[in-house]
Order: sequence, then structure tokens, then C-alpha cells
Amino acid sequence: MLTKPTRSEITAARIIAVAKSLFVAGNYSDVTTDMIAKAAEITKGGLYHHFASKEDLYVAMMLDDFDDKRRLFHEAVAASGTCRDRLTRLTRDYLELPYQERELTHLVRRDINAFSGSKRDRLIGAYQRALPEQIEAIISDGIRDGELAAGNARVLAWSFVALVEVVIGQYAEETLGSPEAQLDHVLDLFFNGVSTGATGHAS
Amino acid sequence: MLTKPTRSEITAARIIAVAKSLFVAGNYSDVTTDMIAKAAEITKGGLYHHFASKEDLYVAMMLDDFDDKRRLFHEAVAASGTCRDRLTRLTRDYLELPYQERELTHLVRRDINAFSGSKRDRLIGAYQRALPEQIEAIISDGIRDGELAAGNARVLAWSFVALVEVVIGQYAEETLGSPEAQLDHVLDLFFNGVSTGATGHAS
DNA sequence: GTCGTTACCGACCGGTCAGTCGGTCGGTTA
DNA sequence: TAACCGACCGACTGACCGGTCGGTAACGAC
Repeated sequence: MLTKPTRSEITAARIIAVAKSLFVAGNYSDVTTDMIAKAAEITKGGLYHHFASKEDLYVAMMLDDFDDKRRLFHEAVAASGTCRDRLTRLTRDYLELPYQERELTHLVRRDINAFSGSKRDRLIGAYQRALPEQIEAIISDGIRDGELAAGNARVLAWSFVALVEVVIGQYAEETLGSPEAQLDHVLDLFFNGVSTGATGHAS
Repeated sequence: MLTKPTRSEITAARIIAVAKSLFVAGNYSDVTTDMIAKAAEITKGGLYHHFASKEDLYVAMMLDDFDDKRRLFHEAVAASGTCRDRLTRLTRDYLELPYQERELTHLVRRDINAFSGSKRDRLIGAYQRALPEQIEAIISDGIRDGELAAGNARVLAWSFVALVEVVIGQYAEETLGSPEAQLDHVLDLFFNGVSTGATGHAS
């Protein structure tokens, strides 16, 4: 059993929690340390007692989130069933997350330019382990088992992620309606494409 | 025939040209007006003689680019042939652009948060007219003619754009090799999906 | 050539923001 | 209860950045 969290841990967790909601709403440079401190009901001095820099806070926040996501998505990787079944499960798990939890996952694409060196590498690595690599693992199984056509599993994994990001865009979400409809759209397109088989003009 | 450009037009064009290369390398807030002025071999005062604000300069730069792109991609929309032929042509035209020209097209996604009100609307509108709406037109034709399965043409257009963006990512570009291989990957996936038709485990 | 207009200069301003630092306070230990 | 320590405070600093403005140089019209 885990020990009771210290006062320091509680405060740090509160800072990270409010930082998540602020960084989802605005990008890295839009969100100031004053805003985070005020939202966490602490002063900037207090904030800097827990985190060495704004970058450190951001990285800690993202690593915290990616670790949760990695665990969540690993359930689908570890599950049995066809490749399509497991991708369906992973995608459903993702689509059922609350808005903020979903958005956090791809903040890294938006803000990665603000970082360089080891912090950048850590962010990218944690993201890849949480999402694309796990999808790649499922796709590799599908290719090995003859369920999927041969191809580059990594590029296909990124393609899959890209398609999921499209259906959680505002218009697509309104148009397609329920998460189940979004799910069907992504999987149908990824597995079967849009072609009817006919090739010429009908008119 | 066009009249000879004035000194003012030449300078403004030079500013926009260097702004393009800087904004491709760094996002809206990373690039300062001083950097742009220095790269354009002018002072900040001179820059502000031609553009009312940093936002104005950015918008002018993007509208300038989107107008070029809209004309380029319209050639594929106006072409004859199957839906797949026309999408192939449009995508090939895009993939053959130099790096900077390609990147500019999706800067708007990265930087749109920095704008609000009418400037934001103008940027989004110009982007949509340049790329997604033209792809949507081709896809709508394909659905009407029975070449593509029924579906939401707009969501499919965005999906197509997303798949193209994946293959111009650095790793995908290295792995897939030539632009023709990238092209085949995108069109195969979009039209036929990855499924072999087999459904179960082979092992 | 002179005159007016436009292009351009560069020092400066007001505001913002990450990060600092001396100090206070409350809980824990001896 | 005295000494200590980690948590927290909040005013401050220095760098940076978008934008301004009074002035100068180049250029075309007559």
C-alpha cells in the first residue's frame, strides 16, 4: 500500500492538475506561471519551490499524463482477439476519455517547438511509448497473422492516429454524432478504404 | 501585362519572403519582428511602414501563400479522369513542392490560436478554400459517380489531408523513400484500406 | 533645382513574463 | 520550549518584445 502523500506531494499534484486544464486551453507561451500559480491558489514563489522552471513543470505534467495513457492503452495491446478488435478497443478507450484527457495526448505536437535537447527527447519518447508504439505493436501482429496487408507498421500506426485525430475535431464530432459512429468511421476507413471497387465514371 | 513593381512592393515582397522561412522554422510567438526585420535587411520602423502589425504581416503572408496553393490545386479539381486520378494529381503536385512551400500550408493549424475574430476567420477560410474544400469537391464527385462509398465528403477530405501529412513527416519520408512511394501509400490506404480480407489469426 | 511625397531609420516606451530572494509561518523533533 | 526545517509568500529584477515617433534620405513631378 502506498504511503500517505505528503503536503508537498499534494500541492505539486494540485499544480499539475490546474496546469493540465490551462495548457489544454492555451499553448505553452500563452499560459504564464502567474496564471498557473493563481489557479492553483499558490504564489509564484511557492510554485518555484516545487518546480525548477516552467519547462520542468510542463514536462512533469506531460510525463505524468503519458504514463496514465500508456497503462490505459496497454490493456488493448495485451488483449486477445483480432487486430481489428484490439484497435477498436484501444480507440474506444480513447474516445471515451473526457475532453481534457484526450486533448492532453496531442499537446506535445503543438508545443514541442518550445523545447530542445533532452527535454524534447523525453517528451517525444514518452508520447511514442504511450500511443504510436502500442498501435504499431497491434498492427505488426495483424501483418504477421495475415490480417493486414504487408506494409510499414510504424507509418500505418501514425496514419491511424491521424485518422482518429480527424474524427475528434469539432465538425467531425458534430457530424458523426456518437463516439460509436466516430469509431466506425475510423476503423472502416483504415481497414477497407473508401473505394467501392468500381473504377469509372457513372455519369 | 503587369506594371513594373514599385519599390514599396518589392520591399513588402522581400519581407513576406523572409517571414515565410522564419515562420516555418518557429511558431508565431517564437519569431519576433526584430528577427524578421533583420533578415529582410530593414529596420523595425521600416517593417512597420509596410505592415500595421505583426498579425497583419502574418495574415498577409498566409493569404498570399493560400492563393498560390488554391490555384495550383484547382488544376487537379478541374482535370478530367476518375476521382482517384484527380486526387493522385493533386497529391503529387503537393508532394513535389519544395519543403518550405509544403510546410506553409499547415502552419495555420499550429498558429491559429494566436488570432481571434476576423483575422482568425480569414485565415481559416483561406486555408479551407485552398485545400480541404478542393479535395472535398473531388471526393463528392467520386461519391456521386459511385466510385467511392457513400460518406461524409468533408470528413473524408480532412482524413485524406491527415494521411498526406503523415507521409511528409520526417521518418515516413525516409522510410517510404521517393515521393511516388509516399503517393502510393496514401492513395492505397485511402482507397483500399489495410485489410487483406482475412479476419482471423493465422498463428 | 525645389518641393512634396514616400521609404526608411533607430532610439525609445510601456508592458509582460520567467525567475529570484529575503523573509514568515506552522509543524516536527529533541 | 527552543531550535530547526520545509512550505510558502510577494515584491522585485532583468530581459525581451510589439509598437511608436521624430527625423532623414531617396525619388519623381514640374
